[in-house]
Formats: sequence, structure tokens, C-alpha cells
Amino acid sequence: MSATLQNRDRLTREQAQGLLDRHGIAPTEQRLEITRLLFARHQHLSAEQILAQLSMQASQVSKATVYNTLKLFAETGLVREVIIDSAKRFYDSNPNPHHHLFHTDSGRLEDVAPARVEITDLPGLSPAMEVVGVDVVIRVAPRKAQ
Amino acid sequence: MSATLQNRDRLTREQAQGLLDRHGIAPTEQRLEITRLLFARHQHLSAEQILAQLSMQASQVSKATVYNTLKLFAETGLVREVIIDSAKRFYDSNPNPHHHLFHTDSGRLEDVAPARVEITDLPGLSPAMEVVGVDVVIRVAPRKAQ
DNA sequence: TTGCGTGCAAACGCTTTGCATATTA
DNA sequence: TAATATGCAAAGCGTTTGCACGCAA
Repeated sequence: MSATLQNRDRLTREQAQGLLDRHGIAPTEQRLEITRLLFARHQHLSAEQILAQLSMQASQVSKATVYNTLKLFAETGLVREVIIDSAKRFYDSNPNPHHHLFHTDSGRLEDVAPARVEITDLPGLSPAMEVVGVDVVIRVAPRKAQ
Repeated sequence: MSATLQNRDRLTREQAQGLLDRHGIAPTEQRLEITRLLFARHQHLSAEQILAQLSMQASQVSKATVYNTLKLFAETGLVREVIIDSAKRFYDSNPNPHHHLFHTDSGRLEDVAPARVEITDLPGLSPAMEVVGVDVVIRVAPRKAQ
């Protein structure tokens, strides 16, 4: 999205407030801090990572609030929850449709342009049901020497 | 795969042993029991569900052994680990390439023919890395009344 | 007898919950 | 002041680990 969001360490308070407003989320101190951090660039962070970075910059946000906030953000569609590893969740600040490439050796998660994956319609799907999300995860590992 | 595997409550001991042999897994009592249960049909079971079904049929398999066995099966490629919900893992007995449709309301997991999803090659991928798996999860929910 | 598999219970890591306090409208 | 958000600690849950025992090669 806008290039102004790239190459910054954190969003300004005003940018963060704008994002929360557009999603109808009350802009509390803690939510603004989390937003400023997570949306500084397109990235995938876990609750743990956010907690660690917030305490590094001396922002007082409790563990419960980080979890509550990320859950709220995911429910309102502000962020996308990415489930790769059954041990932890990542929260993705990239609002554009895209898929993921997961490096199984390092745990690194990378975005993949959505054009490379095509989902045709699902003729068997009941009309009472609707597709709420399509998650594509491509797992890669270092090629084995032999 | 073979229709002989469908419509049975459990595999025979011989069928289970054949599967383990083909994957180089030593056929212990407990591994055979788990195999006979999981491969009775194409299905997605969690460790918890396997544990519950085994104890119902009076097969003595401990929790640790169920987890160890499923992990071993996944590593050798006998079963496919499916991560949908960050809370638990499912183990898929369908050996054919396919994708998944997840009913977010009921937690039900359904197979989707792979032909409906096409992954083109990934030109950005380093030659030192190889794709070890592609997981596609289509999340569906009941259509909201309005 | 050496190695591998198993069982039990305890430990672990991530996430959620209960409840009192603080903040906001 | 009524409603919502926060913080802390404890609980919860699926999973893993440590270690002793048992079994097979």
C-alpha cells in the first residue's frame, strides 16, 4: 500500500488512529502503540514478539492486553491471523490479498504474490456457506545434500 | 485409493502392517492399532480423538505413545499433518495430493480436489530451497442473514 | 546387552480467564 | 456513573520431555 508506510520505524500516532477509526476500534493508548509497531511495515509478528518489542521501547502493555488487542484486530479485519505452526499465531499487517511462504528451517515467513495461486470456484459448496478466507502456505526447506 | 479401504471400521492387521512396512516403520502393537484406526478411511483425526477412540475399544495406548507415533508417521510421510487451528493438529490419512475446506462453525474438515487449486512455479525461490509442502485451507462459514 | 519403544507424570509454551482497578464516554 | 479497557496472576489446554521399565534383535 502507500509508500509512506514503508521505511519507518513506527507509524505516527495520527496514522495509527486513522487505521483504528476506519475499523471502528476505540483508540486507546495501548492499541495505538501496538498499531504503530505492527503497521510500521508489512510484517508477520507473534504476540510474543510484539510484547518483547513494546517492552524494549518502554511502552507498558500487559500480556493480556496484547492478546486481547490482536484478537480484536483480527476479528475486525485490521490484521490477518496466519496459522502456520500449531504452536503460535502470527499477525500479518499486509492488508492486500496474498499467500505465504514458510521457511521450515528458520521459521521465517514471506509473502507471495496472489497471482501465482488460483482458486477456481467450488461447485460443491452449499449456497448457505460462504468462503471467508483462503490460506495458502508453501513450505520450503533447504534442499538435502546427497 | 483402493476401494477396499473404504467402508470398514478398521484395517486388518495385515493391511496396517503393509503400510508400516512400506514406510520403513517398525510395526509395534501400538503403531498397528493406531494405523488400523486412522487408515480405516480417509479422515482427519487429532491426537485427542485417536486417544479417545483407542480407549473406547480397550486398546491400551498411552498419550505419549499416540503423540510419538503421529509425529513419526508425519515425519515419514505416512500421514499428513494439517494445521488449521493453532490449538490442535489434525492427521490426515488421505495420501493423495489435495487441499482442505474448513467449516469454521463446526470445526469440520473436508477434502477438496487438488485440480481446483493451481500453484504456478515460484521464480523467486532460491535453488538451494525446495518446496516440501503446499497447504491450502479454504475457510467457509454460514452466510450471514441480513 | 544394546537399542528402541512404551507409559506415566511432570514440565512446557502459548493463550485465555477471573477479577479488581483504571480509564473513557 | 455506566461501560469498556487494562493489568496481573492463575488456570487451561495441547504437546513434549525425562526417566524407568519392558521387549526384541
